[in-house]
Amino acid sequence: MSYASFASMPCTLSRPAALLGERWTLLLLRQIFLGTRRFEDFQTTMEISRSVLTDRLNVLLQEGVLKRVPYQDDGRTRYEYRLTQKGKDLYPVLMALRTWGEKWMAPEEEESFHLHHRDCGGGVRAKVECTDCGAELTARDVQVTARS
Amino acid sequence: MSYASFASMPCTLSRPAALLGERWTLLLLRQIFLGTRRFEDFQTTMEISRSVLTDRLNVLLQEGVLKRVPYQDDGRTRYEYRLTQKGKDLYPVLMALRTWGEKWMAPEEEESFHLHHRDCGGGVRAKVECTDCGAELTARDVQVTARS
DNA sequence: TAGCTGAGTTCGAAAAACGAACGCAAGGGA
DNA sequence: TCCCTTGCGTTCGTTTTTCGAACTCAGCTA
Repeated sequence: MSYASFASMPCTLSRPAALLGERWTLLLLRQIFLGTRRFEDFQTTMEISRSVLTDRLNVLLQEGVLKRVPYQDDGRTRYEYRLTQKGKDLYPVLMALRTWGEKWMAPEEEESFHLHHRDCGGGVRAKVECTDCGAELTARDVQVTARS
Repeated sequence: MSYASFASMPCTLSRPAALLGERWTLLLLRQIFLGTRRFEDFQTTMEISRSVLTDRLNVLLQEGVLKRVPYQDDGRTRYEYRLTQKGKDLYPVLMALRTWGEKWMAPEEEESFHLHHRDCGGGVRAKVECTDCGAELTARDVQVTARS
């Protein structure tokens, strides 16, 4: 009656934080954004236990972050896991993590992959901005107002 | 020998994802960004068990996300938990979660707090952009290249 | 001296995660 | 036909985490 309550709180930050804050979920999303789609591939590349993998995939399905899409395997129909639009919209969350990781967790030039803008070849980074004036914002630029 | 290995992988996404992907950690950071600083306050407002709270705070201390800062309480010196610069730089991660939550998890106008730019009063949102041309990017605009 | 408070620590019970084995449906080869 | 393989789970006994109530401890305060 405590962790679960954050998942149903009327707060647009606590609900996503509770969902993605379950063990393995962020790492699973990373793997999905890197292109993994099938149960067996998640299991072998991540070394996650099969029962937990089943559970996490089901939660993401229920939440509408993933969907099951049929594919052909030697003539048989099987299903793979793909991002819905809701899932794809999590991209900024992953990129924010990576932007932070690049700044604070990269002892040297170690990255297992590079990201760049297809059109111009530039780098990729997450930022927070004002929807009105477009300024880049940090925590101190933002006023928090409790709601009645 | 599996979840922990992501925390030491040479990947600037998996390391932050493993760190913040532990249960309670994202919710704890949310609470910190909302202004909570003291053990007792975390414990009562979040209803987290005291032993897990101790553990999570210690991990964030070790990682340099939080620091202990002395304060006076009835003449005695106590310590509270505050964000370091590394911790403050997690703001975009939280804002990306919230931006997503606003779009996909808000049935009606329910938010427990409002955020706005101090200077102009505008809204706040996270986005991903190209460091060269400044274009806003989605997953499909970004090329992933494995490193040798 | 006794009580209170903030900040943990301890410990037995409950829940979650682990991992190896099992199930199962469909295709392929002998 | 029978058996093997594959992909995708499910089961189940063991280990790890989490829970939560009680305990500790230091330093005020009455």
